[in-house]
Amino acid sequence: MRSEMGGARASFGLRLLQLARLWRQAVDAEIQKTIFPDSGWRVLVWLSRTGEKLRQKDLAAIMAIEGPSLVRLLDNLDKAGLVRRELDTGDRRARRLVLTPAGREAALAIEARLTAVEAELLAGFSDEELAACSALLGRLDQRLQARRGGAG
Amino acid sequence: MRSEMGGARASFGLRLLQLARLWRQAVDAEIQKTIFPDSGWRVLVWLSRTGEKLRQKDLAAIMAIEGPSLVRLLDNLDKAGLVRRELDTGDRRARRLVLTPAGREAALAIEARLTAVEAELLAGFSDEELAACSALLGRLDQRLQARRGGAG
DNA sequence: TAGGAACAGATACCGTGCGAACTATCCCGC
DNA sequence: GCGGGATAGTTCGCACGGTATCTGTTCCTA
Repeated sequence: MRSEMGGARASFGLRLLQLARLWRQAVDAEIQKTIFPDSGWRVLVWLSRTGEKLRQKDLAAIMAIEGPSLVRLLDNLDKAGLVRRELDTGDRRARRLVLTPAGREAALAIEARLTAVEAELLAGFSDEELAACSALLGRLDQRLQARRGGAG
Repeated sequence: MRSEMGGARASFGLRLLQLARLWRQAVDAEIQKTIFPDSGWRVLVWLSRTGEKLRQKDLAAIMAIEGPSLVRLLDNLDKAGLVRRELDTGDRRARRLVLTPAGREAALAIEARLTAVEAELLAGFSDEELAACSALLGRLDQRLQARRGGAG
């Protein structure tokens, strides 16, 4: 592999994939061992952050996962009493997702732990370089989402 | 604290996870529909890039996956006649991984397509910002790998 | 040199993501 | 109003990641 600038371009994708897996392992380990011994805590975080009665379709879109992937997560959270699927008064096909009090409490604890872990993982990086990198990733994200929906 | 910069810090992990999934979907779709209708093409790329008779343990380490995860990929590639597991003359526990001629050919085709797709996805980003971002991700990668192996 | 720890790889099983196919409901045109 | 296409959610089976455990081999040491 070349070590010039082109190298960053060539190995960017593989680096991204490995990094995401490692990041997920690290964060999951922290959250699951300290607070919430189940996956699907990401659903709680998103629901807590948006704070609205989302429909499943919208939550799936926000989380950038597919409907069926979300269903199983919600089944578990529902069984655990953390999330309820309320009926939508206007559309009997749809469900409105709401956190139960226990779910809201769990979400807050997870958010706190998540913030701590991520801060630890990102310690030593300057705000400026993180913001620049995050902006680049954000643009890439938009491009990929557009590509997924629109023409390939 | 600096709330505008803190945003990048707080959402960095979630962004990373979503982005990696989207990236993988985009690249997998391109590779699988044009060249190689199976996953595990990443194994071919790595074997082709290192070019040596790696042991499975070493390849797993390079790819940052676990041994058992690699075994299944190799089973498929072996069945497809793209990779062979040769006996190590010095250590009868170990296997040396080699690409068959068909495997080498497939790897080259995949590399070419991969380069094209990634170039397309990264078009519009400057070499400088990509290098900076990639360097940051690389440091983060090292930190996560160390964390996984060593103390939490 | 016999015995046990360490190690490479394989196997079995679980979690999480996906797409395809299905059900129930909505909406649009007639 | 009603038949057909679109939409929200579910179910099912597949792919790929992981851990725990097993087998065979090596290596170290008493």
